[in-house]
Amino acid sequence: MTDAATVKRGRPGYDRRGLLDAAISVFNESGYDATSVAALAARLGLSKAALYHHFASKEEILETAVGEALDGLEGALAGAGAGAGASSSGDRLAEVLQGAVRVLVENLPSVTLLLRVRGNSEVERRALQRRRAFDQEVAAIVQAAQDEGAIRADVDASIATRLLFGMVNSLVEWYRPSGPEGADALARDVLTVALDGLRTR
Amino acid sequence: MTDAATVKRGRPGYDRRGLLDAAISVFNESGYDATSVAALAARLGLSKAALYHHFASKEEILETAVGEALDGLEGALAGAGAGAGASSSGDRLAEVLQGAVRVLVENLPSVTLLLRVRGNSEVERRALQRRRAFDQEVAAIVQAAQDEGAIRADVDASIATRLLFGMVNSLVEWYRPSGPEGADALARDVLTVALDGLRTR
DNA sequence: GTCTATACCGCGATAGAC
DNA sequence: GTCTATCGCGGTATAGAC
Repeated sequence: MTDAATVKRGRPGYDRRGLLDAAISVFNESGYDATSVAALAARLGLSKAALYHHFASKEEILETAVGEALDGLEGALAGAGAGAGASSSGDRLAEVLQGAVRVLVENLPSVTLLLRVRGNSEVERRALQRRRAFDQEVAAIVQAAQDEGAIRADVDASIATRLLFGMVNSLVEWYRPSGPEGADALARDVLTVALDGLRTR
Repeated sequence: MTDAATVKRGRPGYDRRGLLDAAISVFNESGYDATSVAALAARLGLSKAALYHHFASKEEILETAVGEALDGLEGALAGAGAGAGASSSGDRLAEVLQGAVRVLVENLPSVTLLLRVRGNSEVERRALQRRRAFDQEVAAIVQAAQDEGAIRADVDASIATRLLFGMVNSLVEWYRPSGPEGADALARDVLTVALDGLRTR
């Protein structure tokens, strides 16, 4: 109900957005399960009750965060190949990889949280299901790229997809936007290693 | 104190080894933090008190498990290039990657647990430190392989190392020894993608 | 070596004042 | 919108019988 002009009205303090970002950070530092609501509130400088004023439950925070991350990844998939008309599957795959790296860098906290979800609750299982659907769509693109001859056929398409996204997803373990490597250079490195390999020729 | 001949003496029930393996499985299913000792005991079919007869604490179970995993990985690193005399760094890197895949497949449960540790306790922080030391040794090999000209130099050595092990480590998220792909074929696929890339030429 | 029973604590969540 | 106080539960770990 609040539009973009209605910001920071009333007393200082967290709004839902700021609270969410802060909570995601804390969850990523210590793990969602290991972070108690009391510890979260203490880190945010308010009481548990104040937190519960903004979110109905600890799990609602998780659900909101991983939902954002999934929206971003699915958007990258939908956007790949949409601009250049009828592009090849090989080109689409490169665009998906590049888009995934971009989304991951731009939404590093929420994607990190998403990738650590293991299915311990209904909310987590729904998130895993969306991830699986995403993976399957990418695997179909890899398969099509193999059929085109753009991608080597001596590695199974679903294994290749998993190795590719294993590499991409591992970025959350170490990449920090504040570091020396920008998002573009990072995406270039990932595409280079994934598509051309590390070996010299 | 018990030698290899002293097995299954006394009444049936778990020994430390069987208990450890079972506990690692449960931790991997639901997450270490989210797994209560009561749930663990129930899954194992004994009481909490009986569990505490074998291990002093929940954390001692974790410490034992991740210690095994680290021993394996460090062994693979020490073994790479040790057999064939003075091998090149490029060959050593391939051996390390292959050895890491082998250790990961052979000790999938404990390595999975290790890779999910986030540093929430002294035990976890020590494990992370050993992982970092391992990574640094591998990065040195990658750097040496670059200096030799065996590995492309237009990707930073530490970034290349992280991408490589991001791919290798992601195996724990999906690889199951019972599946169609054997460990050798898996190692070949990883080396193929990492060193030669997915693109056809 | 396993059991039942329990100590003690911190968990997620809520009530109600301000 | 934030607070203090509290509820009921389940957490890790222990005591002591068998």
